[in-house]
Amino acid sequence: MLGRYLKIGELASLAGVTVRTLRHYDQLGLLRPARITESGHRLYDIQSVAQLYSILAMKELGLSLSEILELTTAKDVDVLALLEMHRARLQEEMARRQVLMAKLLKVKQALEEHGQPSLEDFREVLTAIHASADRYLSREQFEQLKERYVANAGSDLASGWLTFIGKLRNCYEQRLPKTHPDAMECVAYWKAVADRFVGDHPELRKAVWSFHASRERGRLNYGLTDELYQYLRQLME
Amino acid sequence: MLGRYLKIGELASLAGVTVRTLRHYDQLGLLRPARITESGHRLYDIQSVAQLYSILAMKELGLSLSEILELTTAKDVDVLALLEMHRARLQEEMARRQVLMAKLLKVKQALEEHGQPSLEDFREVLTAIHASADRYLSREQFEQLKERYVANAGSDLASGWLTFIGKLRNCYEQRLPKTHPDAMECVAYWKAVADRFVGDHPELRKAVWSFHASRERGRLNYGLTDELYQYLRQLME
DNA sequence: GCTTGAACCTCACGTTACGTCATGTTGCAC
DNA sequence: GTGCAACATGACGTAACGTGAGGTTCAAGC
Repeated sequence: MLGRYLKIGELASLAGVTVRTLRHYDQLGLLRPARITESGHRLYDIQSVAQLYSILAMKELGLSLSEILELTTAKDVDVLALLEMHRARLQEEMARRQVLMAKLLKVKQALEEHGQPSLEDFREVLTAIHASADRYLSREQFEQLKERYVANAGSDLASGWLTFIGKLRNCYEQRLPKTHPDAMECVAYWKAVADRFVGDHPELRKAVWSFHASRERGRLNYGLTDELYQYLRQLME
Repeated sequence: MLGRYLKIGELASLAGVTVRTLRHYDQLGLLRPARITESGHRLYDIQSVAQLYSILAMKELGLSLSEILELTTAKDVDVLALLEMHRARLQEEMARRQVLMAKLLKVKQALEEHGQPSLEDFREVLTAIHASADRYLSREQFEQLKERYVANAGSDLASGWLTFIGKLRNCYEQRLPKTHPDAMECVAYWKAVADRFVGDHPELRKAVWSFHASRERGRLNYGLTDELYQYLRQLME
C-alpha cells in the first residue's frame, strides 16, 4: 500500500500500448507486475513504468523481445546509459532522414524536368530508404550495450543501483530501523558495492569509506543524496 | 532487349531488400517482373525500380501491403505526389524525434539529480515514444492519399501519365510509325486524357489542342518534352 | 563441350509480436 | 443487488517475410 499502484489498463493507456502487450510481456517474463492482487489482477508501480520505458526504448533500438529479455534478466538495466543510447540513436536517424530527404528532392526534380529519373537516382533513394528504415544495431553496438548492462561481468551490482536507491529512499522516508529487512537489504547491497570496489582488504575499505564521506555535497551522485547517505551510515553502525 | 533488365538478385541488392521479399511481392501481385524468361527467371526494368520505390515509400508511410495493393492496382501511382508525401512524413518524424529527445534529456537530468524521475516525466517520454514510433496515417491522410492515386474518380488516366510518357519516349526513340501498336496505345491514351478534359465537345477539343500547342517551351511539363509533343502530333495526324 | 558453383526456381512450414475472439471472474457506481 | 466496464486465461489468427528442402539454369573456367 506504499504509494499508488497502476492497474494494467491504466499503465497501458499511460504508455500508449495495449493491455494485450503488457500481458504478453508478463508472459515472457519481460515485465512482471510489481504485485498481484488476490484475485489475480496485475498491479504496476513506478519502477514498472521505468522498466517499460527500457523495453520500449530497446525495441526502438531494434532489439527483439528475446534479446531484451537476455539483457534485462542479466540484471536491472542502467537506465541512464540507455537514455544516452536512445538519444544517440534518434540523432542518427534524423541524420539519415535528412540524407533521404535530399535524395527524394533530387528524384522529384529529375521527374519534373526529364519525366523519368535515372536508375542511379532511384538506386540512391532506395539505399537511403533502406538505411533510414534500418533499425538494427551492428554487432559492435549490441556488444557495447550488453557490456554496459551486464556491468562488472555478471554481477548484479552496477545496474541494480537504481533499485537500491529507490528502496533506500523508501526506508528513509519511513525511518525504518536497521533491523528491518528492507533496511538490511540496502545495507547488504551497499556492502556488496564496496566489496566490488575494494575486495576484502580492510584497509582499502576504510579508505573507500572516507572517500565517500568526503564527496562533494549536492552534486551529481546518481540519487544518493546527503540525507540518504547519512541515513545509510546510521544503518551500518 | 530494349535497354537492360535486372535479375532478381540484382534488383534486390540494388534496393537493399531480400530476394525473398521481391518474390513475395510478385506473389501478392504487388510488383510483377517486367518480363519472365523461358526458364522462369524474373526480369525487372527501370519501371520496376520506380514501382519498388513506391512500395517501399508507402510502407514507410505505414501502409500494409494489402493497402498498397489496393492503391496501386487501382492504377499506377503518381510518384510525384508520393515523393512529396514521403518528404512531408520524414519531416514530421523528425519533429517528433526532436520532441522525444527533449523529453529524454529531461528524464536523464531528473535521474542524475534526484535519482528517480517522476511518473509524469516517464509518462511524457512514453507517449512521445509512442508518437515517434507510430507509423500510421490518420484516416484523413489515407483518404487523401487514395484521392491522389486514384485520381479522376476511378479512371486510370492521371496516374498512368508516367507510364504513358515512358512508352511515348520509347516509341519516339525507335521512330515507330503511327501504325505500330505501342504508338497507337499512346495516341489512345492521349485522346482519353483530352476527352477527360473536354468531354465530347469538338470545339472545346480544338481549344485544348491549341492550348497545348502554345504551352511554354522547356518548362515543367512532367516529361512531355517538345520533341515528344511534336512526335505525338505526328502520330495523331 | 563439360563441369561446377552461384543464382535462380517452387513448395511449404517456421517465426515474431502481438490481434482477436471466446468464456468466465471482479470491482464498483448507482 | 445489479449491471457493466475492466480484469483474467486460453487458444487460434495474422502480416511480412525467414528458412530450409529439393530441383533447374546460367556463365565462367578448364
